[in-house]
Amino acid sequence: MTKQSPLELKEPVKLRPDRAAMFKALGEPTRLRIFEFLRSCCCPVSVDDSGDIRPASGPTVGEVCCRITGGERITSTISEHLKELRIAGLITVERRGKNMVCGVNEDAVSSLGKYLLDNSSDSSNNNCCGDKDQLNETE
Amino acid sequence: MTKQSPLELKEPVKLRPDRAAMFKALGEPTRLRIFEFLRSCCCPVSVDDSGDIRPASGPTVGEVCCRITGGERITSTISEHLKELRIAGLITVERRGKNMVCGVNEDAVSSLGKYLLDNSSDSSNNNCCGDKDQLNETE
DNA sequence: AAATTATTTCGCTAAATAACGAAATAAACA
DNA sequence: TGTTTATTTCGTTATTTAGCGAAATAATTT
Repeated sequence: MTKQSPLELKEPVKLRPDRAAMFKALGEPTRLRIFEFLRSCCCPVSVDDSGDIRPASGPTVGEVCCRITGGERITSTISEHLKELRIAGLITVERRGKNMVCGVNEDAVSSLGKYLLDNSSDSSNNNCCGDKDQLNETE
Repeated sequence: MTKQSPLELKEPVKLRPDRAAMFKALGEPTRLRIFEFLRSCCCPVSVDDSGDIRPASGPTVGEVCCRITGGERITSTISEHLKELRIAGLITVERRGKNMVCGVNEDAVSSLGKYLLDNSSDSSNNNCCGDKDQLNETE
């Protein structure tokens, strides 16, 4: 009934994307397949005047659907998976003419990769289970 | 009605853990907190005679609970989160006397990190959407 | 062996979510 | 302008899952 704001089609991408959301986005098999397809595919990246990163060319939503589902039709399921990956900050989806073109946000991906690698076997932060004095967190 | 096998308490850890499961395990805020706590905490690792990796010392399940929930009691929730992290292959949980001691599976974590870093900005695999023959739309 | 301590599994419920088709929206084209 | 093409949003349903308390299991202590 009530129309929703036509001004902003897309929900804002998390500027400080929380890692749980990124991991969660990758934690669903279909989304991971989409992500891997995008990585194998839409590699060239151009940097905008304003410094924004955008894919120079990448698959359209329709092409992603075709690859993932094997069918010809665009499905809302894939669209919604792309949305979750985009909101998490892992991919970009932007209009180019009639189509929406997908790309990988390489910065976000490599930052997530570094997070996993960085303090692997790093004992510096070893404030282990002894000091449980003040645990109250105010989030 | 049928009791389940008392012999093997634990479900087998995926030997070739699928990445979606690993990402999914990290994709829940509480589990990510647990994971980060374990990484900040139980760092020393020893390698077994048989080549198995095991934490030399790490927090017990009770200590993890204490840190994460702030309370004294061990909760089934944390236990189940630990189980999911363990099944995914990201952590180890093994009995030491009366306690279960947790550790990080550094190999799995760094392998996952490398997966994210490796073909970032790698255009070698560029079998892009062109070989689709029948995709109607090109710019 | 019974009691204690530490932890996991079970059963439940409520909330999240994946899949789907239909309707809405957006750009391009006739 | 209305129509077509491309995609997103909406509404629904079925499945999954996080959280919780109670019961079960396991090692230890008495």
